[in-house]
Order: sequence, then C-alpha cells, then structure tokens
Amino acid sequence: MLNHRERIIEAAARVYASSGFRGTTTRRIAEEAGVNEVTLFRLFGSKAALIAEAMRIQEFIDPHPGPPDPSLTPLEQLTKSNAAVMENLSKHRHLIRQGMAEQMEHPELCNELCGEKKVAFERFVAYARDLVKREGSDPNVDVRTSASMLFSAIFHDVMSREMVAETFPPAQQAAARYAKVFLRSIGVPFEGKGKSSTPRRKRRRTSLAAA
Amino acid sequence: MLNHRERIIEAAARVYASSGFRGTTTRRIAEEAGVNEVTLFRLFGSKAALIAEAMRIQEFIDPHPGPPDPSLTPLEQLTKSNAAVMENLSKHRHLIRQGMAEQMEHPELCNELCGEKKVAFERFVAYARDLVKREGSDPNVDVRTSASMLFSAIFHDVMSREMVAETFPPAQQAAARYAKVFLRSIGVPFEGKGKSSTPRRKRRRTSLAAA
DNA sequence: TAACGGTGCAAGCAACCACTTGCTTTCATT
DNA sequence: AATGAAAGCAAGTGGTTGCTTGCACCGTTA
Repeated sequence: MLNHRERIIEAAARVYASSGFRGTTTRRIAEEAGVNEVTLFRLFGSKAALIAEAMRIQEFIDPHPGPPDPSLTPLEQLTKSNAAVMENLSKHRHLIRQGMAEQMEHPELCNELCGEKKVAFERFVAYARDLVKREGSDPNVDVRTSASMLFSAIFHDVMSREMVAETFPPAQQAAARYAKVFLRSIGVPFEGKGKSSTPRRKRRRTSLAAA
Repeated sequence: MLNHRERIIEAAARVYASSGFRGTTTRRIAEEAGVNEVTLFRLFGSKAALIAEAMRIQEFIDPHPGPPDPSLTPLEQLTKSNAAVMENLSKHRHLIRQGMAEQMEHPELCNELCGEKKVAFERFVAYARDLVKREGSDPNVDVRTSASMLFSAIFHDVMSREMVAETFPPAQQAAARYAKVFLRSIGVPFEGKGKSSTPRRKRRRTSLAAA
C-alpha cells in the first residue's frame, strides 16, 4: 500500500501518458489516485509542478543493461541488451510519445528522457568501438552512425510498432535481427544460418565492462 | 490568395501541429486563418471534422523519390532519396509527432500517415531486393530488416534531432552515412574513403524503376 | 430591382478547467 | 484525553472551451 504522494504521482504519470498535458485534468488524477482533488494542490502546489515531478521520477532506459555475461558471443550479448532496452522502453512508450509531442510547449518535461538517452548512447558507442578493436575488423568503419541506426531502430520499433507493425521484424525476432544487421554493418562476424558473407571466425568472447 | 476553406484548413494543420487536438481551439484557428470563428462551424460542422479533413490532405512522405537517375551509383541514388525523404518528412515533423502521441485518442487522424508509410516501405524493400540481386551479393542477407532499420534511422532522426542532436550524424552528412551503413549491411560494395572492408567492385548502375 | 448565399459581428450557452476557501473529520503522537 | 498535522468535503472563483443564435452586410445572379 503506497502513501498518498506516491499514489498521486503514479496516477499523474498514467493519465499524462494517455492524454498529454492538457488532457490531464486534476480531477482525473485525483479520481485515479483515489484522493480528493484538493490534496493534489496541497501536496504539489499546481498541476504543472505535479506532472513535472511525475516525469522526473521515470527511468525510461534501463540503466543497467551491462556489463554483459562474458561467456556470451557479441551477437548474444547484443541481442540480450537490445531486448532488455526494448522491454523497458516499451513500458513508457505512451509517456515518451506524449513528451516528444509536447517538447515545444513543455520542454522541461522531456529533459530527463533526453539526458538518459544521450548517456546510454555514448556508453553504447564506447562498447561498439571496443568490440571493433577486439574483433580486429576494419577500424575505419563508421561505428557511430551504425550505433545511431541501431538506437533508432530500437526506439522507432517500440514507438511505432502498434501503428505500422508490418514495417518491423516479428516482435520476438526483432532484438536478434537488429543485432545481426548492426554487427554486419560494423564488419564484426557472427555465426548466422548461412546469412554471413564475410569470412567467419571462431566466436570470441568480449565484454561490455570496458565501456 | 487562397479561398476561405483552404486558409482554414491550412491554419488548422498549423495549430494542430504545434498544440495537438486539445490545444487546437476553434478561436485560434479562426484567428490564424483571418476569418470569423462561426465560419469554421458553417463550413466544417465541428472542430473534429475540420481537423480530420486537415490531416487527410497532408502528404507526409514524398510520393515520388524515384525512379532515380540511372547514371548514379547505388550510393548516390540512396543518398539522394534519403535526403529527399528526410526533407519532406521534416516539414511535417511536428504534426506527425502530435498524431503519434494522440493515436489512442484519435486513431483516425494518423491512418493516412501509417498507410503512406507502409506503402513507401514496401516499395523500398523491393528496390533493395533488386539491388542485392543486381550486385550479386549474398542473397541470404536480411534485406527487410536492413531496410526497416534504414527507415527507422531516417524517421527517428527527423523526429528527434531537435532533442538529442548529439546521437545523430551531422545533419548535412546524415543521408549519405545512413546510405553507406545500409549498403554495408546488405553487402553491396560502394566506394568509400577507405571505409570499405568488403572487396571493391567497379561501380555498377542500377535503377529503382524496376521496383 | 429583388432574391440569395456567404460572411462578419456580438452575445450567449452549458460544460469544463485550475485553483481557493472555510470547515470538518481522521488519526497517530504525546 | 489533548494536540496537531493530514486529509476530506462542499462550494465557489474567474477563465476557457465548443458551439449556437439572431441579425446585419455585401456581392452576385436572375
């Protein structure tokens, strides 16, 4: 049983995710939280302050997708972390969509999201660079753009699958497929079922811990 | 000089793009269109009908990115069409973001967008398959997932660059970089400045017209 | 000239909004 | 039993919303 403050914040996030800032009425938040409407104002001061606090608390991107199990191949590691990120992002997809749409009107609300995203991206780029070095593939490959595209694929998949599912790989295979295409694009070989045209090498263990 | 009807629809789309359905008041549309508020209701019946009509008219994805100039290499073709799609999408990015966020509350509004997107994607997959065949690279490559990732990269770039620019390639190079990573991932060689680790071949002209 | 469709204008409607006030109730701590 | 903080409740504030009404105006067509 949560206390009032937590129940209200949770309700605010839920209502905001489904209806945006304007659609989030204090009456509805109070109703969903099972408290009186006045209580919101006594605890948070205003609707805007309450919603801002609700956004501040969310953790959109799983902060601990690594370090990965070193006994896994790069493909296995990537598939696993892709899936983890997708699952966690998916939980907040409605809220994130609202935040993105309202970025012009309420820029403060999506700052948390953006900050997390940048950090996660740089961490991933470092991992990918390390991977390229360890695997000894062409160091001139554009790792950063490949990483950007992988991030985009994951983000866009989560945000748009409900609307245009046909343009994405089947949900259960998406994480692995994105991993394969990514590895291919940075020239790191993996053992695919006859899908690899680059010379195969014995799988090598690598770790994300160095990133 | 547009007539009233067109001016109103244009204003409605503009206001919707910046403020969403709830934020789009009939008073504001009338103001921006330079007509009296009553005129909206006389011409369109209701706010919802007006906005629906405004969405129906938009063309989000350039319907004619091809057939490409056959004198161009695949990389040049792709770069060009990527850039064209990005430019056109970018014009509607605010409107699209609002539509995506409100997909649950107003599903009818984003149907047009989704339909266009699916068609454009299938057309592109067909082009990519043809490319793989002509270039004689490994036919077992996962072309569809690579295409999906390219689409995602472009879409996500356009929609999120204002918020997290650091996670994307520089704006002027993005179209070309996405094209290179894509070609790399489907095993089609291109002439990069020392970035190619797959064996180079003399550039071959291909056309998207077959798609 | 007469009729008519399109438009503007002023006013107003009921519903809803965020937020406030004044008062009572609940309940744990002392 | 007394105290005080947290919560509920009912009512009301001024403002905004989508939409309507009634009437005057104006240019075209008959």
